[in-house]
Amino acid sequence: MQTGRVSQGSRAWVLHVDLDQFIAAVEVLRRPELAGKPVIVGGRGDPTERAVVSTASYEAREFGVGSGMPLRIAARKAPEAVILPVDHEAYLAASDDVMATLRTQPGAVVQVLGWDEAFVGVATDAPEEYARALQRAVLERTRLHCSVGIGDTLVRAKIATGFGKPRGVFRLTAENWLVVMGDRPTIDLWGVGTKISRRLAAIGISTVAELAAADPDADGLVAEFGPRMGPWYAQLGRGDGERVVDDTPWVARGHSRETTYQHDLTEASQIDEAIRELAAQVLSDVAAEGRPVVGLALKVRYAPFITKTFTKKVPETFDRELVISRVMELAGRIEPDRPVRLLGLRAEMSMPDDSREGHTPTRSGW
DNA sequence: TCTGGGGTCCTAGGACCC
DNA sequence: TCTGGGGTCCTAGGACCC
Repeated sequence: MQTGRVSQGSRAWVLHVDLDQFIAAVEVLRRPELAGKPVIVGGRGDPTERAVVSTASYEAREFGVGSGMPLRIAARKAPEAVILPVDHEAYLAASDDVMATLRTQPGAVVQVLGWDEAFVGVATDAPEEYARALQRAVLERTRLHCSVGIGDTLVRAKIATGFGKPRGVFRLTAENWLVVMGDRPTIDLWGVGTKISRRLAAIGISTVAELAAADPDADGLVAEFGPRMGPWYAQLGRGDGERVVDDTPWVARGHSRETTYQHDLTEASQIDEAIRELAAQVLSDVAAEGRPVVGLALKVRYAPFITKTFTKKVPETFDRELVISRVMELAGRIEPDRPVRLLGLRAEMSMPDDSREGHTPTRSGW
C-alpha cells in the first residue's frame, strides 16, 4: 500500500477531484451538437418509463431538473431537453482515462471514489498550483472539466470541492473550516442526510458549529446514535478525520442486481421467472470474481413504497444450484396476491484474508 | 401510474451457548 | 426450578453515498 504521507518537509495535502456534470459531459463529447443545450441522461431515455435522472447538464438544471428526479417529471419541467439513455460502458471508459491521468501526476496517490471522483494525496508546498496542473492534464487528455477541493483531511477536501464548482479550486482546512462551514446546516456535511440532520436538530444541534462544539456524551450524541456513531458525528462537525489517501485496490463485498418493473408483477410465475433472471445475473457477476458466496439478500418492493428484505447466510459455496435453491427459499417468503414493483438480489462473498477488514472509519472513502 | 441501481456500514433484538 | 451476565451469530432494518 502506498500512502500520501509527508516527504522532505513538503506538507501533505488531500485533493478531491470531481468531474463537472460528468455523464452529461461525456454525452456532449460524442454529440457536439448538444453543447449548450439542456441534456438529461436517465434510464433508457424514455420519459414515459419508470426511471430517474442520472445527470442533468447545467442548462437542464436551470429548469429545476436534478439527479434522482423521476424522468417523467424531469421531461415535464424541461420539455426542450434532449433525453438520452444511460450508457455505462462509455462512462466507465471515460472514467478510466481520467483516473489514469490522475495517476500520472507527480507523487500522486489516487483513491477512486466513483466514476467521476477521486482523492489524490500529494506532498507539495503549492497545492493550488498542483490542482490547476491536474485540471489541465485531465482536460487535455479527456476534454473533461473538473473541480478540485484541497484539504488537510479527506472530509474537508471532499466538501471543499462543492465551493470550487464549476472548474474551480477551493481550499478548506482546520483554519477556515468554521468560518466557511460553521453557520451551515448539518445536512451540508458528507455523511449527514435528511434523517440524521433531523435527529440532530431534535437534540438541539442544527448547525455545523453546534455539532463541532458538542460533547458526545453530555450533549446526547451517544444516547441518540450509539457509542460509535455519536462521537463520529461530532468529529465530522469539526471536519476532522482521516488524513491519508489510500490507494489499496477496492475489494467488493458483494454484488447485487435490482430491477424496477415497468408493470407490477402479479402472477407467481412472473415473480419466479424474474427472480431466476436476477439470480443468473448476480451469479455471473460473482463468478467473475472467483470468490465463494457466503450470504444472500432478497429485496422486494410492493407497490408503492413498502420494501422488505429477506436475508440468509449460506455456507461458503461455489455451487450455483445450491445458491439458486437458497434464493428460491427466500422467494417463498414473498407475500402472494400482492403486486411486486421491484425485486433485488444481493450475494455477499467471502473476503480475501489480506483485505482491509473492519478498517475505521468504515464507510468507503472516510 | 412519483422514486434507479450499485454499493457500504451500523444498530437492535432474538437465539443460543457457557 | 428460577435467574444472571457475557459473548457470538444471525436477521432485519435504517442510513448514506455516487
